[in-house]
Formats: sequence, C-alpha cells, structure tokens
Amino acid sequence: MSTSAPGQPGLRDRKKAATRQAISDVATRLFVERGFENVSVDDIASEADVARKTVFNYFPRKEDLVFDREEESVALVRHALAGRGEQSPVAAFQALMRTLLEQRHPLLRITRRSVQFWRTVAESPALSTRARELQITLADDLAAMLCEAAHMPNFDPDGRLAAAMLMDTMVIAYGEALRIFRRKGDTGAAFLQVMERGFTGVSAALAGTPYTRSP
Amino acid sequence: MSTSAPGQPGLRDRKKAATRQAISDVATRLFVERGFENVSVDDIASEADVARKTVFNYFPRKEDLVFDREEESVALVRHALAGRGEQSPVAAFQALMRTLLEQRHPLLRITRRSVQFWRTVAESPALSTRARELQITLADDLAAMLCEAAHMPNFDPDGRLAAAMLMDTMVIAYGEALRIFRRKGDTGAAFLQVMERGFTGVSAALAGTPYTRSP
DNA sequence: CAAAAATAATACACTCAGTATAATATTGTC
DNA sequence: GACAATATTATACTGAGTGTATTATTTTTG
Repeated sequence: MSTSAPGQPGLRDRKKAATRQAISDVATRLFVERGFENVSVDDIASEADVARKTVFNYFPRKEDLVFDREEESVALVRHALAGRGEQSPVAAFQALMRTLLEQRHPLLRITRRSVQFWRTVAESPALSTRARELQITLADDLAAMLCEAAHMPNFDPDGRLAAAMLMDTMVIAYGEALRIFRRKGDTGAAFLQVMERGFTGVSAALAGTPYTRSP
Repeated sequence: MSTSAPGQPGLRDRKKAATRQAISDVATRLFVERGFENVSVDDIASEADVARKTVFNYFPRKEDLVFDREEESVALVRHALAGRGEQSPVAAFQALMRTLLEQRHPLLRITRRSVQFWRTVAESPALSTRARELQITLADDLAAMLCEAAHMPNFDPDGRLAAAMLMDTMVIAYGEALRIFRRKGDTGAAFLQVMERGFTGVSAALAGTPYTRSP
C-alpha cells in the first residue's frame, strides 16, 4: 500500500476524521429530533454503527457532542490582543467585537441555525449548564489574556472583573439579539445597543487601571 | 399519645429535621475528610444509618448536601429592594452590600470555616460547577427583582446586564477577599476595593436607565 | 383507645454516563 | 510479509439518580 505525500493526512487520519464526523452528525440529528436528554450514548453508538466506547473516545462527555469548537473564539481574541498596537487591552477587545459584529462574523451572526441550536441548548438542563461552564472557561482565558497584556499577574481581580463583565456583556447582547431575531426575523440594532452599554460600564469600572491604558 | 400544641412542630417533623441534619452532618464530615468525589452516596447513607433513597429524599442531588441555603441571600436582597424608599434599584443593592460588609454579616464575612468550605468546593469539579449554577440562579433572581423594582419586563437586557455585573462584582470581590485572607489572616480593604470598582462600572453602564433612577 | 388515613423510610430493580482493561482489527513502517 | 503502533471493540464495572411497591411510624378520627 502506497504511503501518501508527507504532510497530507494518511488513511488512518482520514478514517478518524470520518468516524468523528459520522458520530457527530448522527448525534446532532438525534438531538434535534428527540432532544438531548432523550438520546442515550448507546443510541448514538448503535445508530452510527460504532462501539459505545468509540463515542467516548472522541467526545469524552456527552455534552461535547454539542459543543466542540470553543477554541476559535479564544484564538480570535488572543490574536487581536497580540496585535493591538497602541490600544489598551480592554479597548482592543471592544474593537474586535465591534468589528466582528460589523462584518457579520459567524461567531456573532444570528441565523435560523443558531436560533435552533440555542433552543436545543435551552431545552436541556445539562446543555445549559455546560454552556455556562464554557462561558466561565472563556472568561478565565480572557482574564488571563487581559492580565498578560496589561503586564499584571493573572490572579489580578481587576483583570478578572474586566473579563467577567465583558463576557456577560457579549452573552447578554447575543441573547437579546436571539430574542429579537425570533420575533422580527432580524436583530436590528439590539446587539449593538446592549453591547455598547456593557462596554461603557467596563470602561468606567476599569478606568485608571492598566487595562484601559495604552501599553 | 398526646398531640403537641398547634403551631409547634410535631414528633414527625422533629424526626424529619433530625434525620436531615444527621445526613448533612455525616456528609459534611466525610467530604472534608476524603473530598467530595471520594465519597459516594452509599457511604453517606450507611454511615448515617439510613437508606440510600432517604438521602436522595432530602437532597435530590449529591451537590445539595453541600449547598443548601441560597434562599436567604435572595430574601435579603428582596427585602432591601422592597424598602428602598427613594433609592434607585441599583443603588439600593449597592447600599445593602456596603452595609452587610460594614456589619460583617455572615454572608460576606470571611472566616477560617468559609475558607475551608470554598477550598473543598474548589477541589471538586462537580461542586465548582454547582456553585456556578447557583450564581446563575442568583443572578436570574436578582435580574427579576431589579426589573420589577424598575417597572420593566423581566426579560429586559439592561436588568440582566445589571444583575450579571453586580453578581460578578460580588463573586470576584469575595474571591479576592478569600485569597487575601489566606495570605494575611484578614481581608484588609480588598473586598471593598474590588466591590467599589465593580459598582462604579455598573452605575456607569446603567446610567440613564430606570435602574439608576429614583422611583 | 382502636382503627384508619397520611407519610416517612426502606427494599429492590432499573437506566444511563463514564471508566478500566484486555483482546482484536486495522494501518503505518521497514 | 513481518512487526510496531494504534483505533476499535467486548466486557465488566462504579456511581448517580429514578420508579415503584412495601413496611413502619405518626397523626387523625371515630
């Protein structure tokens, strides 16, 4: 059997990716059809023609079948903070979010799919809990990045406060945008309004700290 | 057998309270001794000389054996908002927290016991998750109370934003106070400093809304 | 006081998530 | 083709949480 070109994924890796995708697809379909709580990992495994253990192999927790790409948000923010030039850490974060919103980036854009996704999440206690856990993780990561950018130790309460408030702002703004979208079919200026209100508060809270000073 | 005076708890209720307390005590002891994850509900049941089902009867989830009195905080805030006089809802909340801190109220006071309690929580993923869930619940309750006090619908994003930011502020201030206490044996002004910074931000964020206007 | 109604506690059996381990099948490498 | 690496599977286990029917105890009522 011929080996593929170096750097290209081999047969094994392609099969792994396919298996993972197959499991994920089956799970998504079943969750939408019957709700997260009414689908067991056994159901997913047998429907995907795979051993139960294989499911846990790719997705350590059942909830991971739903949430499996939080890293990209972290990467976006990290990149923005790294190349923020003369901006303060907090201002850089805010500028990034304004840009993402302006450009209708997938991360913040509301679509029928995202509405359905978050409805599924809202209907499941386990998924709601997991979503909040992920928010905490993101806030922790954001806090660490803000602290580093501001040359402060990463337990600094001001950094944690900034991160938590920024995260709340985005989550609540997104939630309001979802709500408006459900009623009117588009989000109007709701997202931006809530977001700017939150940003005002964060800027005021952190005024006079390294988080709002240029480097 | 004679019936007790009306209004007084009867034998049945006293036994219930005793059983509940006994289970809770055993659980607390075992959790401190061996850690939350290393104690099964079976362990607690047999040590407390009670059926496994009885434990779940009183404490539907294992985590409830650790967190079992969040209502009193809600009651405190509700009472303060109800009798706030000419203060705005946000100002009333802030005034309440300043008072509690000033008076070294058990809810905010840091002691060796609370340090150990939160250490136990921090060492257990399940308990940390549960603590976060409770924070969400409290924030939701607070949001509902703020919205009602401001005569706004309870899905109002401004109310949710205010509640989330106030809750974050308290949690982070408390966490910082815990940290300082562990290092220096008292909390100094850390709690107040973080708290006031957060309050500044919340007031700025909600400026011009019903949440910061007198009724 | 005795019988009946109410309910706390128990016994038992079950589902499901998640883990551990050893065996088997498949792929990559020489 | 042989051998090493690893993905998958079979099997069995722990532990949380639920459902149900039964027993024991308390309260109420006649």
